[in-house]
Amino acid sequence: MGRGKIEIKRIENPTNRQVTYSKRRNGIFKKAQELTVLCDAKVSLIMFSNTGKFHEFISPTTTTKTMFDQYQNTLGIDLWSTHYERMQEHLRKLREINNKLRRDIRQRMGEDLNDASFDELRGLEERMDSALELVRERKYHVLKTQTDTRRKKVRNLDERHGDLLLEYEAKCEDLQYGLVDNEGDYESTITLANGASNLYAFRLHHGHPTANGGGYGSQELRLA
Amino acid sequence: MGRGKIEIKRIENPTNRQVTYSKRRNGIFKKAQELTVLCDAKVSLIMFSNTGKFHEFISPTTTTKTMFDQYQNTLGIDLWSTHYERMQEHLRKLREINNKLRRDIRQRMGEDLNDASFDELRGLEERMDSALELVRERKYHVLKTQTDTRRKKVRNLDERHGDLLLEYEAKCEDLQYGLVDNEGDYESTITLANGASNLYAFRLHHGHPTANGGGYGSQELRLA
DNA sequence: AACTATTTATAAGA
DNA sequence: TTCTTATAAATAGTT
Repeated sequence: MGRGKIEIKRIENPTNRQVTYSKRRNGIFKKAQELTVLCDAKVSLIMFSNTGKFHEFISPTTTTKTMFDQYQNTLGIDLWSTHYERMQEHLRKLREINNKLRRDIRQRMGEDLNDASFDELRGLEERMDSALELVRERKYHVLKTQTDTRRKKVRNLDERHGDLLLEYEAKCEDLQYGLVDNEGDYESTITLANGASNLYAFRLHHGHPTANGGGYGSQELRLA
Repeated sequence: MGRGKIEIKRIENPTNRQVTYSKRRNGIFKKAQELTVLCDAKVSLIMFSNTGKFHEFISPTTTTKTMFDQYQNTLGIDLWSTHYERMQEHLRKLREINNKLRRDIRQRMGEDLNDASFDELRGLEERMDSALELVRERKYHVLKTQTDTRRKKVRNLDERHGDLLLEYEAKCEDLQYGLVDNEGDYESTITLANGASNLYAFRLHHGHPTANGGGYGSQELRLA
């Protein structure tokens, strides 16, 4: 149907082929549309050109998915069965493992023991006993580690506080007797002096004032 | 294209509709075939008539499944995603539960405790301890039940044997002195006599012969 | 299912 | 691409 009859074989000229594809594609889509309306049919038409371009027609009364579900029902096959079956099998196995794990846990919780024989119970008891021992060991280990760590931390803090206190007391005495050999700037001197008086306030608050007026001995610091 | 132009609307006459469906369906299939060859395209054409009859055309260079996979790739969608996603979600949850159960079990086996805090360990120890107590109780219960059952069985057997023995001994004595008041048939008398002698053989083998010749006292039967 | 008058699709050209 | 148009193909109504 055209200016000349054509043989039905691959059109070698790419442009020509593309034009023909476009025209005939529209033709088929129109026919599909007409069939849908005239005969109340459902049509799914999916096409890919040789250049990979995609076009589809689907009857307005249905969807592509519906058509495909019907297609599979009709042929009595499931194109995705392999996929599905694998998933189903996976699910089944997971459930099974799950149930075994649950039963194991329940037994280890002292439940679900009615079906267990004496020997099974004895084995379970043994296993739980040695496991309990492991947990206890671990607990004591953690406890010991924690205690050691805290002890060290406290000791370190204690020492650092002691050192700082001695240092500041030394500076305070120097300041009091005007003997400070300050090579820094004014700001830092102020800061140092403030730091010292802050420390003094702290001591007054927490410690015990000494009898010896402005002079501080290198006595031990006791935290409240 | 016909004797008269037709309006594109549903054909109400069912016969007419069916005929038109048949003719036009062939027309579309032919067009699809030609397009496939002329333009080197891939075509999937699925149709259901309003009576539910199924027909399909698929380009020989491909398969319906391939077409559908490509269709889904092209649209970047997965028509079965709902289905799949539900399964995937299910799988994911099962795996998660599974892992939690495994971890729980491992901890109850005394493994995998490195990340557990002291409090967690203490809780775990407590739970394991009380569970172990339950297992022990159950074990002792089973043991006691078994023992009781066996003891009862033995006692029953013992008693039944003693009764049987006494009974048979009485019959034997009656037979020996011709005092049996046998109202049954000959066979049963023979059987009784044989039974008695069998029992006697058994007693000779397992028990202790008495001094008193053919007469048996009502002494206790002791099993070997 | 076959026929055929007519409509429709489209090949080639613009 | 799209339009045009001569001609091939499809098909509606009929047999």
